Amino acid sequence: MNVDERDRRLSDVARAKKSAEATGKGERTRARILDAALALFQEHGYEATTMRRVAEAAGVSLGNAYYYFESKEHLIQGFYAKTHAEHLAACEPILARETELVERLRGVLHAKIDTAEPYHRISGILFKSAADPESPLSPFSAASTSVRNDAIALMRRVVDGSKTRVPQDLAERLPELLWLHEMALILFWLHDRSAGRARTRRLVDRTVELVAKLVSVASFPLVKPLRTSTLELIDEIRADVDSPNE
Amino acid sequence: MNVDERDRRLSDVARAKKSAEATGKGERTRARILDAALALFQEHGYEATTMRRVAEAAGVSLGNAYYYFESKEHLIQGFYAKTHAEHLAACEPILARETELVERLRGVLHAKIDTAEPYHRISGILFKSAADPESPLSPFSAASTSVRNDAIALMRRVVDGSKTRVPQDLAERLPELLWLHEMALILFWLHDRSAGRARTRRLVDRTVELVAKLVSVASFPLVKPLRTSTLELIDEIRADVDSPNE
DNA sequence: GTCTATAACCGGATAGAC
DNA sequence: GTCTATCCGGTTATAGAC
Repeated sequence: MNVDERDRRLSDVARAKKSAEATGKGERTRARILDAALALFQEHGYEATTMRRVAEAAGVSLGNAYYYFESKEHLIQGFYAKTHAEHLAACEPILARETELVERLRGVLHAKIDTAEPYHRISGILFKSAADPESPLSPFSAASTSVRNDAIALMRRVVDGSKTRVPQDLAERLPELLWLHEMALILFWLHDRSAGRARTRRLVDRTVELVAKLVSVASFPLVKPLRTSTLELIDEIRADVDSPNE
Repeated sequence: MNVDERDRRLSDVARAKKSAEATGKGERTRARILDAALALFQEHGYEATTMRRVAEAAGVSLGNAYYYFESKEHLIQGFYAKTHAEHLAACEPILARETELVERLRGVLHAKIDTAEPYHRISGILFKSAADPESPLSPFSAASTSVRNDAIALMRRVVDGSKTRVPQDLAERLPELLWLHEMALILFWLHDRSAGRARTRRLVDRTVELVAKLVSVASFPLVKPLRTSTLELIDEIRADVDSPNE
């Protein structure tokens, strides 16, 4: 498979969004397979769902399923788009209502927990590849750039739309930091078996508070050197994500 | 397979350490399989190494390999023990020599990068399961408790053996924090393709410096509330790791 | 009861005909 | 774009040897 073809098949958020109303024949078949897969994953889990079963449920042959999706893992890509879209929708009223940074961030993160709940079971698989630099599914990989940027863009809205005063140099990097914070929370959430994900929610509240305090402390002239080195650190990490081969 | 049997096979660091000088017949066979596997993983990568090939290289049948190792993944457990032992050995002179917290930490982390280098390629697999709560291979899982505790114990030596003054309540939790810091660095290292892992080394230097500054800032009475909530946060996370089912 | 081997099974992935 | 037939490799069942 060449690169163009792979690009066409992967990670196209816009395409995934309108899968329901797709018109072309191929598009429809593709959507049928994806929907069948997501439903089966949710019901029986990822491992227990076989490609043969997915194909059967979608009313296509096994080989045909592989014509549309490079591998079983690639079926998962559909999730990124789906869950992010749902999260985004849930965030709109919060972002419209709240004006303080803390409350905006808190609301957005709790909304994440709410909307991700139905996918808790299979999300482990999603992040399984987080550490694998080879995997196109890793949230840190080049293949996931668009999804990652969408998530960071949401955090930028959280910051930019708030009335809370944030030093400019920090405000620029804050969205990326908050995205990292969100990734860490998701990792915690994956392991969280408490009722209603109470533990993750508590952790969200505490860390959000901490973020707020750190942001306000960062304005003190006394901690200028600390702040500077922190910001340089972020630039370092960003450089790595953007061009991992140097 | 019952639980006892699984325990016998898994995660026994002491057993793995003396595999070289094992006496029993079974032990020797076990060691032969593990050594063959690790060598093949290093040479050809994890995916490309088949269980059939491992068995062949070890001079046993396929079924026999499965008698000793529950699954292909479980062969990886050998790594945790092996790499930690090597890291520990490399740390001894550093811990004997350095007295400042910063230098001790810096040395220990650079030693990690040095000793882990031969395993860079296959380490992705190791951490692939980090996010999977089901996987016994996850460094956060109950099955990895002993390995995790070994790593935290090393960080405790870093802290306790230093002359740097650290407030007591912080000193207690610092080892766990430093272990988390190490995990994050390893995640970065996995994606690092720079020559000599220069980027990870730079990141180590910068973050270590940051840690030092944060520790010293933490002593100021002005940031007492910030420190308190941070420490409570750590207790929260610790509770989750220790008893994930409540 | 400890160890070893052979023969299957199952499911992800691919080749190639239509 | 869709199918059938097949490969390949992780895993398991099971029978026997020490």
